[in-house]
Amino acid sequence: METQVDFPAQEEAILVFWDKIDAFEKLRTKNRGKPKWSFLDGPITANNPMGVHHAWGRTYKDVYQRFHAMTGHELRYQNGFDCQGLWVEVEVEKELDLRSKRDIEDLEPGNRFASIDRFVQECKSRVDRFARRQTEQSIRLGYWMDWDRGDLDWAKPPDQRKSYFTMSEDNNYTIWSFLKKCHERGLIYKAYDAMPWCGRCGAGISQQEMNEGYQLVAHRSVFVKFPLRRAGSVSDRSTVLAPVADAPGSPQLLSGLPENLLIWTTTPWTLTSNVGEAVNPSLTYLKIKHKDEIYYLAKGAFTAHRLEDAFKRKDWVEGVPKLKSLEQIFKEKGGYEIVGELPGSALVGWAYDGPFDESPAQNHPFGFPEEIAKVVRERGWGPDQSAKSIHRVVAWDMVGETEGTGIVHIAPGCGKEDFLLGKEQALVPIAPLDDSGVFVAGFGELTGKSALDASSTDWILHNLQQKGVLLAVEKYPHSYPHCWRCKTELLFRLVDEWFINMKWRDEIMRVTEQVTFLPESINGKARELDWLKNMGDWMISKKRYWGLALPIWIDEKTGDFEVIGSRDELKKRAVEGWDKFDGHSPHRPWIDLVKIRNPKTGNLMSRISDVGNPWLDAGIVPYSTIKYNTDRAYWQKWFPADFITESFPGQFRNWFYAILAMSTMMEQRASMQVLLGHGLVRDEHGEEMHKAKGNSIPFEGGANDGYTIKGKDGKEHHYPPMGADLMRWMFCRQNPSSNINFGPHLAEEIRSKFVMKLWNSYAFFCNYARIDEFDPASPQVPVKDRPDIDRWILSDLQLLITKAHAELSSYNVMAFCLAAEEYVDDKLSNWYVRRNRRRFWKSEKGADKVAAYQTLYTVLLTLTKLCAPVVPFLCEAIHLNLTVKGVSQTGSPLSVHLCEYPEVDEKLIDTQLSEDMDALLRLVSLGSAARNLVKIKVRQPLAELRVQPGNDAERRAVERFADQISEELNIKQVKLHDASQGPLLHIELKPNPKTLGPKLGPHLKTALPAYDSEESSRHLWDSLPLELPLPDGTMVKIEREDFFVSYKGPEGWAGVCDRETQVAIDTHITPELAREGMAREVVRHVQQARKDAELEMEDRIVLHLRGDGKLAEAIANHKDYIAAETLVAKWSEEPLGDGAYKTEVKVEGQKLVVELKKRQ
RNA sequence: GGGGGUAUAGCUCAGUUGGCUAGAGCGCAGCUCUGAUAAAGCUGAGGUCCUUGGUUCGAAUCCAAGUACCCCCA
Repeated sequence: METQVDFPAQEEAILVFWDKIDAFEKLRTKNRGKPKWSFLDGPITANNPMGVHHAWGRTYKDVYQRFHAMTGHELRYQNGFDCQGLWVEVEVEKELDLRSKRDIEDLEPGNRFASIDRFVQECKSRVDRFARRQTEQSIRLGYWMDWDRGDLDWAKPPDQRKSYFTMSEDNNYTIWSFLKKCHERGLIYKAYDAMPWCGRCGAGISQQEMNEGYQLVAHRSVFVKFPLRRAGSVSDRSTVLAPVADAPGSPQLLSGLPENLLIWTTTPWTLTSNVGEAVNPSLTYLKIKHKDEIYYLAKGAFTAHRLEDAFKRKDWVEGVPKLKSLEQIFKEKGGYEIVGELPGSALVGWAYDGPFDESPAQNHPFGFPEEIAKVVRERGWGPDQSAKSIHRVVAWDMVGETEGTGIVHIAPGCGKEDFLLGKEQALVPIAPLDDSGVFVAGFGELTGKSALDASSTDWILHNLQQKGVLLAVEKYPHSYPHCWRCKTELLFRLVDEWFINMKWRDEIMRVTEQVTFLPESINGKARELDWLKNMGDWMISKKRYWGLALPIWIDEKTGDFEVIGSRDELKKRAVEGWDKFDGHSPHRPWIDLVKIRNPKTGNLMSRISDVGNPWLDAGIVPYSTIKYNTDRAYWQKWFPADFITESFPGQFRNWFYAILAMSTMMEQRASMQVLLGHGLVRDEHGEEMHKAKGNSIPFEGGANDGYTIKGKDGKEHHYPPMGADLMRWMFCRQNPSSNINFGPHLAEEIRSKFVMKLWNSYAFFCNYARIDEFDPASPQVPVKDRPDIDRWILSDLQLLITKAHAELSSYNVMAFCLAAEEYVDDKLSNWYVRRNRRRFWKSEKGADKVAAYQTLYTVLLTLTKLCAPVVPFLCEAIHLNLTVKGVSQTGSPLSVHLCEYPEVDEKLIDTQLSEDMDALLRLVSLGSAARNLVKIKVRQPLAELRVQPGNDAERRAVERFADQISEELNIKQVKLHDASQGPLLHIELKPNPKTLGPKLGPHLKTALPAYDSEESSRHLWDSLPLELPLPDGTMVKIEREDFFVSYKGPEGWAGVCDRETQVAIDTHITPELAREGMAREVVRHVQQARKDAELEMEDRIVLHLRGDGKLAEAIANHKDYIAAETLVAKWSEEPLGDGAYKTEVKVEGQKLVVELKKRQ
């Protein structure tokens, strides 16, 4: 058995083996009808190939499924793919080189319907392509699911495949039934609102989505003056003289000087759509004179050190200078004079001139553009006035003075809060942008320009400058929302979108209480509840193409709408288009052909053109995938899921939220009992993995091909593949609550610490079992008759079995992995195998040897079963060899994955034995420390070791395991030291001048009690701390910290101590011991020569050794020992001549010639 | 702006109910062992347990404030 294995190749072979024996189907058959364990797979986005980061969650899914299969449960094994949504559209747009919605709708030139149809088909086929690719990758990971395989499966429609697809008809129609339930409770509504909007995608962005895309960027922000109007009139700018005198609380007017409100904004384009100004009535405002004009602004804002903290903690955009205070700005621009103070309430009602009052948009009654004005008129949101005529100051207690000027510019068509405030204060909205973020007609030269274009801002700044209202421009860094898909900056745009009113959040919170959130340290439940408490209504519409067709049909003439709950219902209601739609999936554009009639008016109703939010797709799967609408008994059986798991960042407001909310609406129950979250996969240095950064690892690279990543030095390094098992173990041993720093060095560490230890122990077993033709089916040596060390490793194995059940059934695979590592590394490999090598080497085949084989065999076989869920390939390979190929037939199942998970045998647990063995390990460690102290190597035998035990376990260990200690440390005799005869070791004290110096000063050498003899130093040590009088009468306190302590054995002994335990070794080397040491060295050289001669382990040899003096004596004295160790069949006094292996080495400085050949 | 979390060796992290000289792995240095041999073991150096204050016989641990970083929300 080789210790070098190509694990990835071995894994590939195992995959073939599984196929050959139909392992997965055998497992399903075996468990059919057993207690069910219901796992619900959160759908993976089928839009790109998997990376190693997907392997974390998918490993968990496989591990817990395999564990529950081995403990006798029936499972569904259904994988899911997330298919619909903007993320797919964006990739398809890239593939087809489409830049905008216009391009999409002109894909088939001049034919919008055919264009949308083709685009949607492209999206579907992209999903199919990557679903298939991810399926192959998952199989390579060892993930056992009921996969679609081969062209036959993939040619089926999504509804008939084995994996579920959120684009399936069933999934979409089940969402319809959810939306219908919402509608029946009156929760579906359409609203105009200023929504975050991506101009590139031409779509609104929901609250959840907006959270994904915040980035720190610098915008040009402006301070602009808004001249106050003369009383009651809408005046020409040149004639402005004074504020409105008749406004309530109006201040005394200064004569003659022009007066201005000073406002600040980071989005200059919104100034075009300004309608009002807001002040906080309870703040104090300053009246400032600057260059013969008057400015109003909040007192606090005037001196505020804006973003000073952010600047200090470098939460800043590079190249952006520190911000100036307003006071500083005024100073730099020519000085100022504070001429008055007034309360904010005094400003309310004042009228002003806006900077773009000349535009048609500002002068249109009820706001702008016409379709908005119409809605405003119909719903009574505002008066029959233009924005320009309304311009006035309103009160708003949200206005602060830590940023800006304390006077907030309000554009109800360009911001969420603005819109709400506008409605409250009857300010008519102006909506300046079309769905690409371009100014519509009515904005003069800006019409046709994009709001995001720097040139638009240039034009606006230039225009403000010319109008003389621009006080200052600065670069302003802030966290600003960007499109989560295409990274374009978002705008706020007044649009109508569809929402689910979430006023039933309390119901969801009650349902959430039923769920166990893991890992505990993340406080998942609290996070989820926090989101549920604070979330807004759920925006479910998106003005796009590829997605759920929202089942909302609207009567455009009256605004009446209906929500259709199923395909059948639609079929019954359809009055037009059904025949054309029939046979298509419920997607655009075909579903749009179906019309129904408004029962109230008789008008035709059309489906709104919007598609749905993709979290609806993923949120319904606890219903759609287990046949809620088609086979309720099946659903009853599998609902709710026992377990779900996903990466937690983001999911509290996405998938976790969607399944909780939708399940609450459907059944007032949680769709899962336990939810396990895990962190993110980072690179080795903790940085996020990005293709562009060159630090990401493709799945195939990690599994099979090897991969290249950029190191800290900026250079590319190539690394060998890890294989699936190693990756799986790395993920499983990781604490799920923190991110994993994943990469080659971690892989290497885990490989040598666990995978190779297990493999080498197994290889060791195989090599000897083969030579000895060990038969696992031979009669068992009763465990009680086996040596302590066998019973110990079996006892600890039981503890590991207990741990495995406890941890895996509570979804804590990390704890199991760490325990298994400790068992395999410290106990099995570094102690049991190492200590027992001789039992396997020795030539006679007594009961002791059989016991050793049987013990190691049991341990290895049990370990393969215990670890099989985590590292399925490695365990399969070992199991296969242990049960079938290598040794003999044992009646085990063909695959380790068809075995029962090991059950603990309480009879084998011996806790005192474990304690004693732990003590033994400690004592051996101290013994070698003592050797190390005097630099006598282990090869040199010594006469005696004495131990003064620190506890009962150590005492027992010495009594019980003296032979082990003796052998391990190569010391002839091990004895207990009786502490009542005085301590084994002498204490040796040295003063610490660093602490004693300051205390004793010049008396350092004279003031201390004696500590030169063994007794005196012991006495001093025991009396510390003590008060010591100095010659001048002052008292000083001497403590143990004032001395350096070392321990010394009696003359000719070397000792060390640890806590209460002391050991000492006799360092005297007699000539006889020296010869024995030399003999041992000779053995080592002969072994090396055997290996260099490429002999087999069991080959017997003819040996000739030649050396002088003491070396010759040593060889002669220990001839039998050397012969036994190196399998000498025949000694040769003469050189062996041609055909022998010859080498010359040095032993203790003396020349030794070694010649050997295989005995024929 | 609000809420939650974290801070321990060069790096990644343990540290139970407050209790003896604060630990592990990696890395580094030295030594060793070796028919499991591209494996393995031992030893060592390395610590202001973030800071300050409090509770206590005793604080890495509990409390308060501060600082820094992370996460969630606005």
